[in-house]
This record gives sequence, C-alpha cells and structure tokens, in this order.
Amino acid sequence: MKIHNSFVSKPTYIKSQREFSNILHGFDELDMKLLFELTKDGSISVPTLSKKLGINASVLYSRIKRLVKKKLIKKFTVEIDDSLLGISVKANVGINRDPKFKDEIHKKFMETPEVVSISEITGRFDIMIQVYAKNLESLHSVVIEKIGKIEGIQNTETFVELQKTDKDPVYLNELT
Amino acid sequence: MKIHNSFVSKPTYIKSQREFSNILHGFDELDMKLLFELTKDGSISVPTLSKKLGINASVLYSRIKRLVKKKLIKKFTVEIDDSLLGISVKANVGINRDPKFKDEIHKKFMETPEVVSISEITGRFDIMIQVYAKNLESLHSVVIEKIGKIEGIQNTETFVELQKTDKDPVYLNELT
DNA sequence: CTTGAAATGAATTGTCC
DNA sequence: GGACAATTCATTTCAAG
Repeated sequence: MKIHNSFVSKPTYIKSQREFSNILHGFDELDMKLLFELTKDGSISVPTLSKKLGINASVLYSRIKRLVKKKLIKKFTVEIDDSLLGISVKANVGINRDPKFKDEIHKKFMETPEVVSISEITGRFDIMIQVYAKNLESLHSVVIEKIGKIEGIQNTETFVELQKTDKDPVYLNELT
Repeated sequence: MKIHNSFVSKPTYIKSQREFSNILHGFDELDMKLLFELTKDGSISVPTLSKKLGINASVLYSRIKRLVKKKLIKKFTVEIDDSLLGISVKANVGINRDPKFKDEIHKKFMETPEVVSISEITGRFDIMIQVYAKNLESLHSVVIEKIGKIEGIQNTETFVELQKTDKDPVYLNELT
C-alpha cells in the first residue's frame, strides 16, 4: 500500500523524523542496513549478508532487487584510487562568467578532461568546478591556459585540496 | 620486475604519456578497460565481461584480483540516490579559522552529521566543507547555529549547489 | 604465460508455509 | 517474511598449447 507524503502527519509511535521519512518513501530500517552494508562492500554475497544480519536470504534478494528497481541504489560500482593512476592534485575552482555564455562554457568544461564536475552555485561565484591533474604545474596550465581563456569567463579562483576527509555515508546519520 | 619511476625515461615505442605511466605502475590497457567496465557496472559477472571484452575468463579473474590486491580498486560499492533519502540541499561552505583551533574544529565537523567531507585548501579559505541537508532552512540552521558557533571559526561563506554535472571517470581521459 | 574445459561449490529462483 | 528444493551460474583447478 502506497501512502502519499503530503497527506500524512507523523504518528506518535514513529520515533525519529528519519524513520518517518523512510516509511513515507517506503523504505525501512532493513533497507538502510542493506545500503550501509552494500556501501561498505558491494561484492558481498547475499547468503553471507543473510548470516551477518540474521535475515533470510530470500528476503534480502527481494529487498535489494527493490532498492535497485526503485533507484535508491543507482548502480553497483567500484571505488578507484586516483593517486595510483597519477592524479596527485585535486582542486576546486570558483568561477564568474558572463551569463550570455553559460551553455557554451558548460560545453567547453565537458570537453576538458581535467574537469571532473561542474556545479552551478549561489554566492560569490557562479560556478564551482572540480579539477584533477597530475601535478601542480599541469593544474596551473589547465586553469590559466584552458579555462581562463574560455570566452565569457571573467574570473577564476583556485582552491587546491591539501587534505581531504570523507565521512560516513549520509543515510547513517540523523539529519535535523 | 619492478622499475622505479624516476630512473626511467619514456621509450619511443610507447605512444602516450598515460600508457607509459600505466606501465610504470604495472597496469595496462586491459586493466583500464576493466576499471571502466566495473565502474559502469560493479555487479557484472566475470563470464559476462569475458564475452563482452572477448577475453578469457580466467585472465579476467586474475586481473581483477590483482587490481583489488594492488588497491587500484579500493572497494566494490553502491551508488545511492541521496535525494530519495530526503537530501535535497547540498552546499559547499568556505571557512576561515584560527589555526590554534585546527584539530578541535576538525573534530567538531566529524561530529556534525550534515558535514560529509572536510578539505584543507589553499587560497581565500582555510577549509572547504560539504554539507548535506533536508532543505534550505535546515542548511541555514546548520551553518549558522552549529558551524558558525564553533570556537575558532572566524568566517563562513556558503555556496548552495543549484545543479551539478558529474563527468566520466578520470582513467578514461588523457590528462596533460 | 595463456586457453579452454571439466568439476566443484556457491548463488539465485520459485514454491510453499 | 521464512524455509527448502531445484536450478543456474560463478569460480577454481588442471591439463595442454
């Protein structure tokens, strides 16, 4: 049975807001546990998971299938160590641009291999991009030669990442 | 046989700089193809991959094992759709801090569930953090109430992500 | 070192409770 | 949601090129 979000108020027997929204989306604590385990190890076998969680394997098969079907799991993938592939410098670059060239600039970024993500943002900059490079020298040349010379780009400001700490996945947390 | 980087110059029969560094690290084009396929679909079976690439399954078994052993593949995992878990606002926050409180601030960030990554950077800010929140109101309250009030934080500047484009993985690209 | 096939063992599906 | 049986598939091993 499917219940639509906006017509339901939170019943008292549901403890946390998170549990509530999970139920509204049709996902429960077991789904969250699965996401947690699969994020840690996406190659774990269902029978192994079954033992670990103390839940029948058939249930896990159908749950995981459901998580994939409902697109909560976008895909199974691998996490790769960039540094072993020669990427030793990562930077964010804040950019201001002439709005007239928005699409053309986006296209240029898509064509620049060193640019790995492009975000439209609010605030001091219009765009923030992520740039991966082999070393500082090549980062510099990418920003100055390739990016700085794109028509419509008015200003760039580079933030080189010295050290990054990634945290546990969000769905483990209680967001306020 | 292992050859150390700095003592070897690029022989002429090796076409690209990328191919060269892969060889130095002991990884070749087949390894790159595997990384590409596994990034696209980490749950593909080896026999299926074998047909797709036209390469004997035994070879792929040993190659993948090697990629994992050498830590080029850090782990198998799943990609999750945050928005379906109620995360509808993502922001980067640039921060200036009193260096005396560096460690204490880092610890506070680690304790704040909305903070998903922490980067030490060069430039206008000392730190850039990524914040996930349910909505703009909760983002605002996290930045003002939780982060702004941490001792030693002098200044914050929030960049709300309006739209983000992620690109293809780096190891497909030719970096200069 | 690479291939292919055969034997093993494990994962997956379906059915019934 | 759980248990089990029937089936399919992945993985390892080994023998030969």
